[in-house]
Parts: sequence; C-alpha cells; structure tokens
Amino acid sequence: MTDDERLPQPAPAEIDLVTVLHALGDPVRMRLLTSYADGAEHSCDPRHLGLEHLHKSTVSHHMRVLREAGVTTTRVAGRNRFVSLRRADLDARFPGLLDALLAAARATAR
Amino acid sequence: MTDDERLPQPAPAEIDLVTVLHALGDPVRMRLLTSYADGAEHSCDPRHLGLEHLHKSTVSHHMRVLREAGVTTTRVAGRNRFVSLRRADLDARFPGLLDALLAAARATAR
DNA sequence: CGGATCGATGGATGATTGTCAAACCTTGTC
DNA sequence: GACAAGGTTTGACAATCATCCATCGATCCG
Repeated sequence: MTDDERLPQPAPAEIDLVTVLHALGDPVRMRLLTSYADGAEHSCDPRHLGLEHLHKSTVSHHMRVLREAGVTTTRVAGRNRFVSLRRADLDARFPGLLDALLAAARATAR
Repeated sequence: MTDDERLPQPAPAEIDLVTVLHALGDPVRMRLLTSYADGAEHSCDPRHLGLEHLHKSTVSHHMRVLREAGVTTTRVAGRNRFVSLRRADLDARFPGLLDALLAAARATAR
C-alpha cells in the first residue's frame, strides 16, 4: 500500500516567515493557496485548480515550493497526492496571518 | 526647495497583494519593514537600519521595491529621503495583514 | 503482463533578482 | 564656485526562478 506517507516538509517550529512570504509572492501559488482555503485535500491536477494553462511539472514545482515553505502538506496515497493547508501549524506559529492573507486575497480577487 | 515631494508609488487601490508579499519575501526587506513598524520616518542610511554590510545602492534598490509595492512612502526633503510605512493605506486595503506580519516577525526574530 | 494514469525528476532556457562598483545628480556648506 | 553628503541610476555578474519538455517511477486496471 505505502499509504499515508507525507512528502518532506519543515517541522512547525522551522517554518520561516520570509520563506512563507516568498512562497506566496507568486500569482500561481497564491491561486493555489486560495484553492486550499477550504481545508480539504486537493489533487495536483492543474485542471482542478484553474491552472489549465500550466504544464503539470510546473504545478508540481509550485506545490513543492509551498510544501517546503511549510504552507501545505502532501499525503501520498497510491499514485495520488493529496495536498492540504497546514492551517493549525500556521495559525500556531503566525497567529492571524493566514486569515488576513486569505481575506486579502478574497477581497482583491473580485 | 522642492520639498515634500514623494517618490512614485502606487495608488491605494492599486496595491497588489502578491506584489506586497513578493516584496516582503526577502530578509533584507523584512528587516526594513520591522524598522519602519514604529511609524516614524527613517533615513536611507544603511547604518541606521542594521544593514551595515550592504552597499548603499543595494539598500536603495530594496527601498524602491518596497515603495513600488505600496508598502512604504518616501518623502523628499532637500538631499534627504524620509521613508515610512503606509500603514493606513495597507490597513484599509488588507485589514489585519500588516499587524499579523509584524507580530509574526517579532515572534520569530528573537 | 501491458497499458494507462498521476505525479515527480532532471535538463534546458530565458527572465528576474540581489549585490557591488562607479558615475551621477541634487542639495547644503565653506 | 568648489567641495562634501545623501541617494539614485546604470552596468555587470552570479544566482535564483518559472516554465516547458522528456523521462521516469509507482500504482491501478484489464
């Protein structure tokens, strides 16, 4: 099976603010963040994310940046990856930041 | 005289979230932000900012990035520039974001 | 087994970026 | 006017980055 493994990610205490902001300072990754705001797990398919124009390897790259920054976590299940927000870890380390970011993204994206 | 002019900066409504995050996704500029958190005006001298190791033109570059992102404003007075946070504009556009960022920076920088 | 699917990986490429150095410009000072 | 002071601008250079393409690995399905 090899289910329920996680791709490499920083420990909660190692999440660095500048690294997180750098990760989110890109329109594609900000788009991914807003997709993940529902708290659910998401596949990596660009077509499910409003990123049809991007190559799948490019999306894979962006998801790696988010994961290595500590923004997301990726669960491996079979040949699928399920990506979700590390909301609890982020809220614990940077209280209010994630909510402010998501609110800002929602307010300006329409 | 030519006092009290401002270097070019985006209008409040033009401040873009991703651009702001991109600007702050750099350790030097995050350091500048925390310096500006007191709300006061600051000179551009690297020695007044804990950036003695950086060339003055490098600091000038970083301050330009912050200003063009809408994070700071620069008042020209004689041969001096006075840089300060655009706190009101940022709070109006992204409520809670600046406070969360500064709190996060304070919490992790010591 | 054979083929298809999901996604990661490695290489290549063009664009962006952080840094320094040197020159420049404007303003204040002698 | 000559010179110093505070910053900006330009050029150069190395490093990083976003993107695509091709390939690969593992898993699931007939």
